[in-house]
Amino acid sequence: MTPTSIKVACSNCNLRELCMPLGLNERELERVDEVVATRRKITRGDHLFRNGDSFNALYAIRTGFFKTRISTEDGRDQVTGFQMAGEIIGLDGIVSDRHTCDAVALEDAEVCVMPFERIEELSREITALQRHVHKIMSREIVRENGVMLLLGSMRAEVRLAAFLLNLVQRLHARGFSQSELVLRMTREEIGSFLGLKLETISRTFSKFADDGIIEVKQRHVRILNPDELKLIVNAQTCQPC
Amino acid sequence: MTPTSIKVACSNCNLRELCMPLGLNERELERVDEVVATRRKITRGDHLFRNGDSFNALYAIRTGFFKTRISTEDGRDQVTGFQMAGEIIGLDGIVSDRHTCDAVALEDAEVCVMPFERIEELSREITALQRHVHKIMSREIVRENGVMLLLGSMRAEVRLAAFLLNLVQRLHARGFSQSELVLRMTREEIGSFLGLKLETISRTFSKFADDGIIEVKQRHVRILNPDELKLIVNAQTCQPC
DNA sequence: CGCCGCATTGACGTTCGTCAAGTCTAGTGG
DNA sequence: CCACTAGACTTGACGAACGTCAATGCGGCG
Repeated sequence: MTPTSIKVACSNCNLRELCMPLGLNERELERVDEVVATRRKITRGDHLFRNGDSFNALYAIRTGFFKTRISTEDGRDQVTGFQMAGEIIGLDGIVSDRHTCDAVALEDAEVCVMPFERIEELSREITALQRHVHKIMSREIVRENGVMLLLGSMRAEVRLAAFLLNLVQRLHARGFSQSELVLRMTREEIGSFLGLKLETISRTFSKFADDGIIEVKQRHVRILNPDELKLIVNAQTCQPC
Repeated sequence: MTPTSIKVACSNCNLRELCMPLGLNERELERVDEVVATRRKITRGDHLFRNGDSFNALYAIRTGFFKTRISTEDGRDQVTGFQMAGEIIGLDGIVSDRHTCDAVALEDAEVCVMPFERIEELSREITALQRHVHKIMSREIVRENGVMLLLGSMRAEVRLAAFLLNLVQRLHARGFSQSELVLRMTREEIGSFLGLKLETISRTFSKFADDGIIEVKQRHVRILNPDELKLIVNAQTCQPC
């Protein structure tokens, strides 16, 4: 066996703490490894699944970056989230055995395919796994609550500031810089997520740059003044007062 | 035993089909009855739970009508949903063992208290229940996806039309009229849910009434032309074209 | 080198929010 | 029974924020 063929298992995956329950014993960890049926590579621009596809599995992102979106027949669509390594994707499919949104890779990616039958089977035996699955779904519900708040009652600057802070925070949890990031998505995709047009995103980036809060060069963003960003998010009342 | 003291159990609850899994055998049904620890009455205006409360149980609504909302420290808040009989409330609390939103009764209500520990325990044994719990959480995720689409890319008329159609559809599933409904919430609450101000809700109601699509008398709404409402939702492109 | 997709910027229009005045309704108490 | 009140709702006038349209810039890739 050459080093390149080392078996990648949850038990030795560096994303373990992000996507697996803690506190499993040796034996349980081995069994959880069996949840991952296969791995699958997706090239940038390709779909992991589409609206209408039959639902079989959840996917844990090993590498890469995804967006999920829903589209209406009349061509409108809305990005519902951006997902990165260690996050779970596909929960929308459980209710009706069909996916109700599209998942598109924004860069070359690899996912662990976890057949949902197997997850259910094993989580009947391993309490910690059962609890973990529930928490992951609940977390997604809470996340979407937050997005609804953003979309429902915040101005463009607040939305973009919150978006940037959320991104760096998640990247930081994965060992990346707290102040520098490379956007994997276009202005249009950010806009779709935040309920704004791409021109508004562009203008707001420019305004933040003018104010010395960030530095923007295409998709490279450096956060110069994170406190100011947080201020925009929290004290979005009385900007002019 | 007088007729008034008949024990209310899931197995003979008329909401069974809305909130319980189908296809259980006699024995399983009896066990599921045990999930409901107690019932609890909430008077109009009172909280079922609040942001920060410790999470112990999910609640099945037996009667009444709720709103859930999240609030920020600076006083802003956003209604994240309206819940009616047969629906499950409290899923937000699972992830962190604390509730992250408020649930407020919009009319006198009664809920079945289902300790989450018991749900988890029993769903390890009864596969259908396990599946059901997963579906309920997934449904909530999909519902929120839909709300995000509404909030992110739709005009006021579309939002309100979609809201009304959703409400009557859910009421119809509970045996109420397809064309007539009584709103349990204020214009302000509708607005908060739809990311609009109460004046905009009021104006849009008036416009629909002028167009002969609905009849509005305070909180009583009669839908005269449901097809037109659906048209507004679906063909919201090219209204002026 | 030139093309193409993405991004920026400006001018203008639309939609919705804000502020304010006024109306309706249900509930309360004389 | 009616007057009074408080809260919810309606409506109008105006302005701000964001969308739309269009021109231009920039960078990567064949």
